[in-house]
Parts: sequence; structure tokens; C-alpha cells
Amino acid sequence: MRRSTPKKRHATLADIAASAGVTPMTVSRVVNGNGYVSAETREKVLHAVSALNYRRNGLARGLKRQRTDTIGLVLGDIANPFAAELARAVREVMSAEGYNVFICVSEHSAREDIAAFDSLADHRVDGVIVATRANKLGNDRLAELIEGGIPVVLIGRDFRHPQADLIAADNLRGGYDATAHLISLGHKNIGFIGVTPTSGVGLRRYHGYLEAMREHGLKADERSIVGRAGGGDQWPGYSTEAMGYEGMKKLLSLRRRPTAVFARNDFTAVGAMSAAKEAGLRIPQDLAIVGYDDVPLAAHTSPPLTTVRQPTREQGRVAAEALVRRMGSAETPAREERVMPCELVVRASTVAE
Amino acid sequence: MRRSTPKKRHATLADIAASAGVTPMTVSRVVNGNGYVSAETREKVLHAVSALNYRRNGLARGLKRQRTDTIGLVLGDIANPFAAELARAVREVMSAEGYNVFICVSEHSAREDIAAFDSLADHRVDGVIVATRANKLGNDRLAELIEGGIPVVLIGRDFRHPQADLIAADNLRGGYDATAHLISLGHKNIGFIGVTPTSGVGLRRYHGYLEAMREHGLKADERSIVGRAGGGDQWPGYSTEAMGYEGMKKLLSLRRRPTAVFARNDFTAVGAMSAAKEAGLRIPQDLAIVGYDDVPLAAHTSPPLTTVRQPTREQGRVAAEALVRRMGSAETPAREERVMPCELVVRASTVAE
DNA sequence: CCTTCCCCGGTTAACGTTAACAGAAGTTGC
DNA sequence: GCAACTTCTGTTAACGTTAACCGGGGAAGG
Repeated sequence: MRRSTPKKRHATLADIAASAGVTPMTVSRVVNGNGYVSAETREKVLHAVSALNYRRNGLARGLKRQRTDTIGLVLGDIANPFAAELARAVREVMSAEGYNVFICVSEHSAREDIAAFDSLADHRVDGVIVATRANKLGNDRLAELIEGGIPVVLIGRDFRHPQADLIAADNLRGGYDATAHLISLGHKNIGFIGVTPTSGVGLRRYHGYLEAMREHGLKADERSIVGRAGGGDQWPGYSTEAMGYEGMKKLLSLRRRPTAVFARNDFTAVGAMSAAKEAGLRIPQDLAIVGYDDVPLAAHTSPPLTTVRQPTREQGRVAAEALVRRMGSAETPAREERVMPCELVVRASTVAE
Repeated sequence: MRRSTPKKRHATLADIAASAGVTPMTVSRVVNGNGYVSAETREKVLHAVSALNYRRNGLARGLKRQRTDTIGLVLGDIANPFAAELARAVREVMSAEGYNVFICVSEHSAREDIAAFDSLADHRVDGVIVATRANKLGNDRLAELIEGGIPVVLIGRDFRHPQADLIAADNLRGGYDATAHLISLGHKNIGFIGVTPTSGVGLRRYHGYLEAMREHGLKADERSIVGRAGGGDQWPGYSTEAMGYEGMKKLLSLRRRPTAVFARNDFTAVGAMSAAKEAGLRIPQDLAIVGYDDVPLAAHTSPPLTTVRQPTREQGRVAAEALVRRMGSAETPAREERVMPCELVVRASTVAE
């Protein structure tokens, strides 16, 4: 038998007050645990609270108190272990400080970026941590929010604003180190998977790659740099095994195929490995591969993947602490920037054991 | 030079109204695009809006309107491609319906589960989709919320409530099929990685495994069932390569080691593969492995992983649609349950090519 | 006994928005 | 010419909470 029940309205302070024979103010004191209330009154109130299944209204509360004890975290891609780790670190700090964390996902689209900012701003979160990639429209809206008075901290988003802190890993250096590592192994023809040369602006690790090639007198052949086709949105923004797989296939079809490949991240690297093995190449003897991020998976590929570890947890922690500071101060503090070092992790995908 | 700027207060309707020489109500009409406003007045108002960088206060608005056009999505583990895909599907439907989605992460802890529910309830979201694993405390709080009138839809959470819909994949059948597949290949000694036999209650795919073994007259040896050590929280809830790796090591040390393994999910399977290869075993000749979820990675392991695909996107979509229906109806509709079929995907980790 | 301080609880007035209603001016229809 | 309707704007009163203030009763201290 299927039945519908009429919808209930939420109990309010006034309902509890009436039921307990006190004023709403007294109930407020009880549920918030501040002010003086006699044990007897508290008892009565708590009884009514649980009898009526009362939950305080955060909207009214936030409106009155002018704060919500909530922050927003904007992520580009939730499927990414990097984002997950970041979120975990942010949450740890914020929980300890008494804040809730609401996560919004932008899927790496400027439009969704803006939608996320707006929706968080509308809800009057006390602050926002933004960890999505930079884009013009998003930056503009972000500037508006910041100038409107919302504390903002950026993680790895290439956007400077005098009133927002920026935390980032040193991806330029990481990309440089990864490439230099391959060069030191004797590789001269090194490919890059994960960005189209014409639109790779802003991808730091790609620029690190270019810099290392140039500094060592090597040519970064445009044909050895592959990424999403036509700059379109064929792949969901960040990174996929599919992108690495397709990219590698393209590289393998070149007349002078690279002897080493630097992939923009570990998943792309895994896809590339898969394509290489399918073509009968041995790793690292026939082809050396480097990834980026050191996701848990990287230690368990075969062979295990050489990669660049970024201090994910630390970035999250530092960003959260910066935001707490920013939210706590009556003035808007001046901008701070922290660039944190990455670390090359050498495994068997570049150096045979 | 470092400088602090004094914090700004947000402009309100009244500020705009004063600046444009109209009443707040008129401004409200302009920013919400309803009611009649002359073109001339609208122009004046919009001018003031952008000049003062006005953003409407969602708290006040929500308080007055008794709705926030926002829903909450509670996930257990954000690092998981399954969760990511789910979130994407939910967001797609919800965006189209005009709702924002705020995501909360519980890290598979009952306490965080409750914290997430409370924080969403406090913010008076219009509805909640819960995709975390069941636990007693969380279920109890969830029941309170539901009975308090918040529309709730569950995804894959083993908890029945007469006023909440439940969407789930048929993990029992999936686990059965995976195991039956191994049995049909001639395996008799089949291990399971990802659950401790004593506390594996509620993990459907594990029960599917047990059922298949029993039905085919095979014994599921307790020593061949491995999971987190001591039921503690050594691994972050869900699944990791590390768990699969350690679990496999344990299985390999048995006197009668299994010839096939069913892992609770793909990441666990990858870890297991890594340990098996390290021990010099060939897959699938010496050891067959099946995973679960069919994450993008699964097609790119070596060998590619046999796994069970669940209709992730569909679950998200169906759940979102159910929630929309639930939020839209004046009555609280009766419970609906949808169990969606899984599909065995055979690859080279069980059957050599 | 009088001051001072601590408890305990009530009263008032917002916080920023919008639903509901009211009214004025112009327009249409017959 | 008058009713009925449309267009525009303003007024009022919440939505549910809490900061700030007020006051009475009792205990403590001189």
C-alpha cells in the first residue's frame, strides 16, 4: 500500500518556547549553550526540542549573526585524487576551526566556475577557497566577489589579486625537473602529452618542460606535443587515461617517435603506458614515461611510474589556514603568495631496476 | 608595500533603492525579473546595482521564500571515480532544474556523516541525496531529518525509510556474476579482497561472492577473505591500492593460495595485481583477477581488468529526478526503490587473449 | 544595611528579503 | 462614458533568529 503523508513544517524557536512555557530567547540560549539558564528550564526546553524534532534555521541565524560558519571550496574536477586530498586537508583544518565546508564542482568550465562563485556568495559563506584553473570570465567574477568583501584564497589558480592569497605548487620547477631527469638519462627526443602547443598557456608544468628542453639545447618538436584535439572539450577538462592513450598513439605514429614522454599527470601517463605496451614497447627500455602528481596508483602501475609529487596536503592546509586568518581579521590583509616545492619520485618507468 | 584595506559591508536592497531613488521592492522586482517595472526605472536600478556591486543575500531570500533552490549531496569519498561520476550526473539534472548542488564529504565516518546532514539541514537545503554507506548513528539522524520534512533520496545506502527513495545498483547480483565468471573458468579456490569476514555485513558484492561459491558447492575459505586489519581505520574507508596490495600479499602467503581473486573494487584490484606481478605470477594464467566499478583506469591496466560495470550515471540521474519529484510535490510521496542492473565486463585479467 | 556582583529570564529591534495588498494612471472594450 | 483591465510603484508585515538591554532576586562583602 502506497501512502502520501502531508508535508510538515519545521518547528521554530517560537514553537519550542510555547511548548516549554518560556520565551524564544531562552530557547535560543539553551540550544546555543550561551547565557544563563537554570538547569530546570534547560531541561524543559531540551525536552520540547527533542519532542518537536527542532532544528535551528541556519538562514535566519546567519542573517542575524552576519556569518554562517561555512566556507566554500570550488574544485575543477572531483574525480581527481589531487582534488580529493586537497579537500580532505581543507576539511580537517576547517572542522577544527568550527567551519563547515561546502564543495562546488566546476567541471573546468568558466560558466560553472561563475555559477559556483555566485551560489556560494549568495549563500553568504564566510570565505571561499578556489582551486580551479584560471579563465578570464571566472577571474573577473572572482575579482568582483573579492572586492565585494568575501575572503578568498586561491590554490594553484594562476590569477593575482591584491586581496586574495595564492598557494601553489612549483609546477614550473616540477616540469623542469621531470624533463631534466629524462634528459640526464640520455633522451633527446622527448614528447609531452596533455596540452596543445597553441593553447598551452598557463600550464606551468608544460612551460617547465619547454624551459628544460631549451636550456639543454634540445628542440621541443611541435609534433611531439599532443593534447586535446582542436582545443575542444572532447575530454572533461583535466585529464583522462583516454587522453594519454590517444596522445601516445599519435606519438607512436610519428616517423621520429620520442624515446621518452612527459605526461601532464599520472592518469594521462597510465593511458600512455597502456598504448605503448599495446604497441609492444618495453618500458623504460624502449620508452621512458614520467607522470605528475604521484597519485596512490602511480606506485602500483607496471612498471611503477616515475612522477612528480606535489605537496597536496600541505597546500590544502596552508590555504585553509590563510583563509581562517583572512576571515578572522577585521581588516582585509594584503596578499600573500606561497609557492611550495615539488619532488621528483624516480621509479621504474624511467630507470630499469 | 603591504597594505590592509578596511572590510566592506555588502550592499543591500535598501542601499540600491536609496541610490536609485526607488523603494527596495522595486529593486527586488528588477533583480528577480518579475513584476512590472518601467524600462526607465529598470535602467536606473541596474546602474546602481552594478555601481554598488550588489549581490542579493541568499539567507534573507531563503528565509523569506522558504526555499533555497539548493540541494545537498553527501558523498563518502570524493577520490572515487564512482562518486565523481555520480556527482556529475546529479549536477546535470539539478542545474537544468534550477538547483545548486553543495557537496559534503563524510570520509566514511558516521560522525562526519551526521555533521554533513546537520550542516545541510541547518542551511535549509531543499533536499538531500545521500550516497554514503549505511551506519547506525547516521541512519538514525537521517530518519530524524526525513521525519522533520526534508526530502531525501538514497543512493546505494542500505537503509530503508518509508519516506525516502532508494536507488541502488544490483551489487549482490554483480558480485554473484563476477564470482560465477571465475567459477565458469574452472577456478575453485577463489579469494576475496576488501572485507573482513567477521564484519562484512552489508557489503552486497561480498554476499554475492559468498552466494555464488555456495551455490556451486565451493567453500569460501575464511583465510582467503581478507580486508582491513582488525577492522580498524587503517585505510581511509573505501578502497585503496594499498589495501589490495597488502591483501594480495596475505593471500600469496597461504599454503593453498587462491588461483583467482575477486576484489571489492577496481583500485583494490590494481593493488592486488601489483603484488601478484611482484611475486612473479602471470595474470591471468597463474592468477585471475576481477574488480568492480569499471573505472576508466580498468581498461588501461596490464592486462586490462575484468570488472563489473555499474550504471553510475543512470543512478545519479534517477536519484536526482526522484528528488526533484519529491521536492516538487506538496505531499510527501511514498517510498520508491530502484535496483539497477550491473554488467560483467570481461577483459584479459581473467581470460587470456 | 547598602552596595556590588552573579544568575536568570524577558523585551525590543533588527538582519535583508519578498508575498500580498493597495492605489494611481493609463488603456481597452462596448 | 464607464467598467474592466494593464502597467507601474509603494506600503506593510512577516520569515526565524539573536545582540543588546533591562530588571528582579539572591548571595557576598564591607
